Amino acid sequence: MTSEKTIARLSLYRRLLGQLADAGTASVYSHQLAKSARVTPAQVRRDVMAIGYHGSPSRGYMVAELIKSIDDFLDAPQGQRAALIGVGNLGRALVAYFSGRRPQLSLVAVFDRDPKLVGKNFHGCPCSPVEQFAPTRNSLDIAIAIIAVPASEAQAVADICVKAGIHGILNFAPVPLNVPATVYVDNIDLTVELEKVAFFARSMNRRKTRPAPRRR
Amino acid sequence: MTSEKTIARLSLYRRLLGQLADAGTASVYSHQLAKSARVTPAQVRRDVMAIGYHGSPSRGYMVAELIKSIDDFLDAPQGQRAALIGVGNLGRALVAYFSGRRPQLSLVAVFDRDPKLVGKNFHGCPCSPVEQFAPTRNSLDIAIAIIAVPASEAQAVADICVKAGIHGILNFAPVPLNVPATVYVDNIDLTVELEKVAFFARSMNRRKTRPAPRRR
DNA sequence: GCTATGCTGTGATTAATGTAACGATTGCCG
DNA sequence: CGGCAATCGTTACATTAATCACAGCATAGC
Ligand SMILES: NC(=O)c1ccc[n+]([C@@H]2O[C@H](COP(=O)([O-])OP(=O)(O)OC[C@H]3O[C@@H](n4cnc5c(N)ncnc54)[C@H](O)[C@@H]3O)[C@@H](O)[C@H]2O)c1
Ligand SMILES: NC(=O)c1ccc[n+]([C@@H]2O[C@H](COP(=O)([O-])OP(=O)(O)OC[C@H]3O[C@@H](n4cnc5c(N)ncnc54)[C@H](O)[C@@H]3O)[C@@H](O)[C@H]2O)c1
Repeated sequence: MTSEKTIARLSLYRRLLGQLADAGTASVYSHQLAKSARVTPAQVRRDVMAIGYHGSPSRGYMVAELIKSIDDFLDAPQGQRAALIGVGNLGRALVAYFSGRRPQLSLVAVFDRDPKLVGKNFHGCPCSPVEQFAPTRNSLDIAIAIIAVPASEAQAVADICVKAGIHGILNFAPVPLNVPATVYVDNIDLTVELEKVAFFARSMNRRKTRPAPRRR
Repeated sequence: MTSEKTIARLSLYRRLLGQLADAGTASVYSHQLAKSARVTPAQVRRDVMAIGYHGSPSRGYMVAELIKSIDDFLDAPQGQRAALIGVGNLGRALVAYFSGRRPQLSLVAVFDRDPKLVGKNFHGCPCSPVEQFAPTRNSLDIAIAIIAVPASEAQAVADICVKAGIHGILNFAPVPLNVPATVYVDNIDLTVELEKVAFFARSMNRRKTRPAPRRR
C-alpha cells in the first residue's frame, strides 16, 4: 500500500535524522527535515503519517522516536542479509561501501565465477563460486541479491537467484531482467542516468529554468 | 516539456535498438520494443511520438531511422564532455565503465585532491588536482560533472562545479546538494536503493503480489 | 480490385503522486 | 487565564504520468 517513492524518502529521512541525533538535536519540524531532504513540508508530514508516527505541534517530531518508528517500519525484525554477485570493478566498490554498515541490512557474502577471486575475502565477505549460491543462501538466510556481472550474464545470474528463493534484486547490469512477479527488481542503469543529466544540462544552458524540482 | 521519465526510456530504447541493429533487424513493432524494455506498447508509441518520429502500421519503426531520431533528440550536435571528481573505489569503477563509450558523451578528465593520484592516467583520462577544475573545464568544454567524493566533501565540490559553469551533475554522494535552479542534479543514492529492495523483498515474501510494475 | 488484418497515432480516461489549505492542537507570554 | 503564534494531521485539489481504446491507414492475400 505504501508507494516506492515514500519508502525511498523514508530511508533518506532516517539518514538525515541520524545526523541530527548525532549532533544532539532532540526534535525537528517538518519544514526543517523537508529542507535538508529537498522536499516540501507537506510531503514530510504525509510520509510520517504513512508510518503512523505522530509529532506534536509545539516540538515537531522527536528525533529518536521518529527514527525508531522508521526502523520499525522499514527494517525486518530479525534483520536481512544481502549477497553480491560479480566482484569486478563495480562489485569491489560496492562491497567496500556496503559492508559493515547497518547490522539490520548487511552484506555477508560475495560470488564470482573467476577462480582467481574465489576464496579471497572482501571486507569480511568470503568469495564463493557462483554455483554455491543456493546452498550459501540457505545457510546464511540471504534475502537480497546485488547483481554486478556483465550484461550478457545478468539474466542467467538472475535466474539462479530466483531459483534459490531470492525475492529482491538490485541490478546494476544494463539489462531489464525477466523475473516472476514475486520478485522485486530495482534496476540501476547508470548509462541512462548519465544521458539524462546530459540532456537536461543542455536544456539548462538554453532556457534558464529547470524542468522539474529534483529529488530521488 | 519532455519529462524526465520519457528521456530515461528513450535512452533505454536507443540501447535496445542498437542491439537489434547489430543483430541485423531492420524494423520493430511497438509491442516488441515494449517487451524488451518492460513497458507497455502504448508507452513506447507515446515516447516515439514525443520525439517526432513516425512509424508505419505495416512495418512498425525502422530501427536505423528511429535510432537516428533519438540521437538527434538526445545528443548535443557538437557532443558533450564529462568529468569525474573523486577517483576512489567508486570513481575508478565509473571511469572504467564510462570511458571510451559513446563519442557523443565522453568522459575526458578526472580530478582528485589526493597527491598520489594526481598525474596518473585512468583509462585515458588524466587526473588533475581539483583546483584545476575551472580552467580544465573551460579548455576541454566540459558540460557535466560526476561527483564521487565522500559525503562531507560533496557540497564543496558541487560549489566548485557550479562556479565553473557546470549545468549538470550526477551525484553519488548520499547528500542532497544545494545548487541554483539553473543546475540539474541527479542523485544516485545507493543506500536508499538497497533499503528499498530490502523492504519490497520482504513484502514479496509475505503477500505474493508486487506493489507496482517495475522499471527505471 | 477488394476485403481482412494488424499496426500506428492520439484524444479520452484513469491512476498515481505531490501540493495546498485549513481546522485542531499545543505551549507561550503577557 | 486567554488570546497569539506556530505547527501538525488530514482532506481536498492539482499536476503529472500511464493506460485505454479506437479511428485511420498500409499492406497482404485472394
Ligand atoms: N564499472 C561501473 O562503474 C559500472 C557502471 C554501471 C554499470 N556497470 C555494470 O555492472 C556490471 C559489472 O561491471 P564491472 O565494471 O564491475 O565489470 P567487470 O568485468 O569488472 O566485473 C564483472 C565480474 O563479474 C564476474 N562474472 C562474470 N560472469 C559471471 C557469472 N556468470 N557469475 C558470476 N560472476 C561472473 C567476472 O569474473 C568479474 O569479476 C556490468 O553489467 C556493467 O555494465 C558497471
Ligand atoms: N563505493 C561505492 O560503491 C559507493 C556506493 C554508493 C555511494 N558511494 C559514495 O560515493 C562517494 C565515493 O565513494 P568511494 O567509495 O569511492 O570513496 P573513496 O574514499 O574510496 O574515494 C573518495 C575519493 O575522493 C577523493 N576526494 C576526497 N575529497 C576530495 C575533494 N574535496 N576533492 C577531490 N577529491 C576528493 C579522495 O582522495 C578519494 O580518492 C562517497 O560519497 C560514497 O558515499 C560509494
